Amino acid sequence: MTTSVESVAERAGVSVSTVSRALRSVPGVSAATRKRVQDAADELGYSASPAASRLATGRTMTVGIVVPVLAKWFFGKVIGEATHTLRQAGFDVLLFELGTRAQRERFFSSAHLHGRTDGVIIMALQPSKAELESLTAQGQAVALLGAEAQGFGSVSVDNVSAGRAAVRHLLNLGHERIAFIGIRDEESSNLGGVPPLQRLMGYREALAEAGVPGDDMLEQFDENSVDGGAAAMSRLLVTEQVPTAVFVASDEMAFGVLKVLRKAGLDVPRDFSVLGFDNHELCDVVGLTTMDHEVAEQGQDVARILLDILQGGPPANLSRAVRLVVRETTAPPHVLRTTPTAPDSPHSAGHPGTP
Amino acid sequence: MTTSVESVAERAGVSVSTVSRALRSVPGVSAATRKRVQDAADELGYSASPAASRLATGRTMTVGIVVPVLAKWFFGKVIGEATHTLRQAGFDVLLFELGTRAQRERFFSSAHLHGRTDGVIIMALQPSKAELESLTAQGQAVALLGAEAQGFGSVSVDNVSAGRAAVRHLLNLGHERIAFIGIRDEESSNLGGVPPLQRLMGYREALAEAGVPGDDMLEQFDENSVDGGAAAMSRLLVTEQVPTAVFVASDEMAFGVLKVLRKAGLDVPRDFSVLGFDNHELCDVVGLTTMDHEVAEQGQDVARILLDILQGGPPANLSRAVRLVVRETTAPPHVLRTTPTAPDSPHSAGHPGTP
DNA sequence: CAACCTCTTGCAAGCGCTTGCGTTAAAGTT
DNA sequence: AACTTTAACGCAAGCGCTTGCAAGAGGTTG
Repeated sequence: MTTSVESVAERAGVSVSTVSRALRSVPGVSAATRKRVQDAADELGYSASPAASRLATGRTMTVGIVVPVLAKWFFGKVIGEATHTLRQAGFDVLLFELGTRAQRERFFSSAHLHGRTDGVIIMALQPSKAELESLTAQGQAVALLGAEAQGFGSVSVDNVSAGRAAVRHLLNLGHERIAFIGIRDEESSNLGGVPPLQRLMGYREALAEAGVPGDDMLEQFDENSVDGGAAAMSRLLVTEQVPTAVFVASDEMAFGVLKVLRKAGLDVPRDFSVLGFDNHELCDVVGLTTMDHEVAEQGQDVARILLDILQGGPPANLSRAVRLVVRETTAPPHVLRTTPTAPDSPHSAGHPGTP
Repeated sequence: MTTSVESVAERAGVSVSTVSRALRSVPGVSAATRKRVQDAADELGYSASPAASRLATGRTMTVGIVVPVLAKWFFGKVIGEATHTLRQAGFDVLLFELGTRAQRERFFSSAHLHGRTDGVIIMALQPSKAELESLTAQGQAVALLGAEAQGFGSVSVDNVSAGRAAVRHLLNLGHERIAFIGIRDEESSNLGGVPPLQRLMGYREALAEAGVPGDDMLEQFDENSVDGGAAAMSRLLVTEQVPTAVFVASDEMAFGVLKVLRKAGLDVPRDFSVLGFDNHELCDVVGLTTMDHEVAEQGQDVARILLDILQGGPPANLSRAVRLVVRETTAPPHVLRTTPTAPDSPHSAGHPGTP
């Protein structure tokens, strides 16, 4: 496989420069010669050395995708869609998983991308001003997913109103004691803007608008996983006044919530309503009502935005719609409304389903 | 960021060759000079151009990972583990998703990897002899996951005995009419060896050993997804004699099975037992009994095996253990055994839970 | 003290492609 | 028919690193 331009040139009876131009559809080669070169290349099974052309052109035709974690449906989905779009445009994709704080720091301080990628897609980790500068200093075009930054391409959703909409649905169903389970914002101190935090804002706004008093105990945070959701729900179960519904900032956590409720013997949605976020592939299996935010489309969007920037276009900022997907984990609160006939036992509202 | 070796050389007062050697810890440089060069490089924020060093050395320090699909828990998990191991060894990872037959053909016929990666990990698609040769012709080291091939590194599990073990568990519980739901082997005609097919073999062997007659209607195949599993289960529900248990070749499909059963009003595991395969992250949420096969470890294994090969070692072949994880979707068949007191209505065994 | 090592460093020739510029031939103008 | 345009192609200088080889500097040894 040591076929170089020269062998092709020789075989086609032209110079190496003509081969280079012919194979890359650069103007300045007659149709006849081009075909001759193309044929010669095919016969030799030639394909240009990427290292050499990168060195000569400075372009890598590669983009990096950076995610906090791979083994989650959301990221798998988004990466899949993005890579598909990128590959169609002729780009390869280099993958970076920044799971820990240490990995993240090393990545952003090391100029590792320099000369490896032309651009990079940063998913779901809110890069700081300094981190973004580090990227542009490395000559990277950058597009953000689930974050926004002045002068950078991005695609995201309006999490505040999405959160408000979600909670309004629960309010409309008649719930009054509504909890929130969110994603603990690990170590990041970037104020204003973490999506999960924005969802919390929406939650608070909706409650305030409805005149429902807030309660710190009803806001629980944990890591974004099944176990995290389960842990948070467990904490809610031991509050003085157990809520009748919860808005969970991610479906995975909501799955954990359902698990705990099931183990606690509570019936969903009779005793307790659960509303998730993401429209995870498996929502349908457990019947989870959730907020869909066009995950697949976001993946394509962010890839296209980056491609535009790489072609010299301005950095676009897209916002995707969020909509409620009703399934079977939400319903009007049971104890307060639908048992007016039975004599009310005191505090029964607090422990709706306990036998 | 146009700092080249030369600027570092100048600043450190040495030649470029010394810089090159010093920065890569190549012997032949005194400790003092090495430090001086290192400092100069740090001050300049220098990092070598990968394109140039690839061109000069021929090594890319990059490996490719090829998967049929990204948006599945299994692949996300395995890729995550593998990339982690690879990155620690200083390798970047290039991602390739070969979802369609067309993509696959293009990939294996185009020598696209040549000069881009030093080696490649092929996951879960059984590469043909020709496809493997195409890779080695491109100078790639290759390691397989979920497949085996003479002369290539690989990690897999004994799917035949795993399948047999799974079915034996159902037999031991007292089931006699046990179905199998497998992954449809799309278009691949590689005989001997697709893991899902091997699981079918195990299923048949277990039945045969137990003297239970086989039944073609009890073997259903569909695409590896929730919907695929649901469709297959739906087909089982309309057979003349509905089984009392099913062994499903993937957890995702099993989720679909559970969904259908739930919608059909059947109680799991009272009316129907379900046994999956993978130990998917979300098994715990729905209580799915399944076969665990150390997915995370497989990811690390395959990466390590590839790294060994890249260092000149022989291609290793690992096999991971499979074990039963009992949760709540398996139990002794209900209708046949546990209701001896009630008068048997004819054929009740066929439609265990129908109201 | 001369011959001989060993260690450190520099020189320069690549690695395989791209591209500005010059050259030549063909085509178009007056 | 002489001259200007235009298109097609080749030359050669990089792109930024690596590495075999030669050279110089001390240090040993006989």
